[in-house]
Amino acid sequence: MMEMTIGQLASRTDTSVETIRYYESSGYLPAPERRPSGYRIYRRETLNRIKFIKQAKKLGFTLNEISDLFMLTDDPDANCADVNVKARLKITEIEQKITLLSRMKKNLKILANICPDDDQPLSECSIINHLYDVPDSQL
Amino acid sequence: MMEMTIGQLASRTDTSVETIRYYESSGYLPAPERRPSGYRIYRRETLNRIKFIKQAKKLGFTLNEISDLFMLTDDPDANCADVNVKARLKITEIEQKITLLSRMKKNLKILANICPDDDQPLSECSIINHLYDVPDSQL
DNA sequence: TTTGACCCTGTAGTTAACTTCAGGGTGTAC
DNA sequence: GTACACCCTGAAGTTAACTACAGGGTCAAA
Repeated sequence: MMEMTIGQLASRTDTSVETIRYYESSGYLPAPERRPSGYRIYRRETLNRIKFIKQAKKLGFTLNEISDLFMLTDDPDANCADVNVKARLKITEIEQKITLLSRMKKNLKILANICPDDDQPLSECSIINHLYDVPDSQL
Repeated sequence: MMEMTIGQLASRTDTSVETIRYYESSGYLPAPERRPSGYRIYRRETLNRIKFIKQAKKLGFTLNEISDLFMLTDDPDANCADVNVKARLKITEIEQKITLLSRMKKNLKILANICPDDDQPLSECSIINHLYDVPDSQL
């Protein structure tokens, strides 16, 4: 399938037609080509882009931040030094997220291990506060 | 500092007094003790909890999801088997987030390495599409 | 050639997560 | 004892990110 209608794109990315039009009108997706009838035509490129947006949103990035990521490659006036700096900043940010997620995972594992897989009431587990052991460092 | 007013708690967690009251009224924080005057009194426990909420939000969890995490340890009627199952589900979810973040990081590193730290215009870098190389797997 | 699924624009409504405001009480430093 | 920073409640307003119309055009199959 080389070209897609907005409905096909929506079902293949598990979004809605309205959301795709919203992304376009808000500048998060480029305006696509149109058929003579006015119907939008999309290619695989846009499909990948929407999948990326969905994933990044689940990782806590806002649409504006995601758009900044796209601008790294989209803007023909950008220069390489600029892209280099922004990419490295984003890498640092991602590393901090990974650190926090790893810590949450570690704490949840402690919780799951302490709390045996039986019908014992939680009050006898003495695990309160294991979950949110947060050092003073902030993200 | 053993006990804190809401203002002290707000500045130590880098949130606003209004946000803390909002969390309480929406059930994301337990109702604290009060002084005879009606002033709220908080202890370190709440400070940690708010820091955890802030971090988890940056990682893409909603307040409702965060609340589910707290309920793992808060609910005295929960049983261990239940906590065990929920904790393991959350661990899987976190592992998926880490995988996606690692992939984004990898792609950004490719971008930063291909794009040298000089004034070359981006159009000569031929890096378009490196960033959003998204396999078919969904989160 | 008509029918039903799909597309268009524009506008209004919704939800989560705050933020601001109005109107008033508290606490402590001078 | 009075300023002034801080606290209280309740309600209304805001922002991001959708979501749902209304009113109308398109397209492919029967």
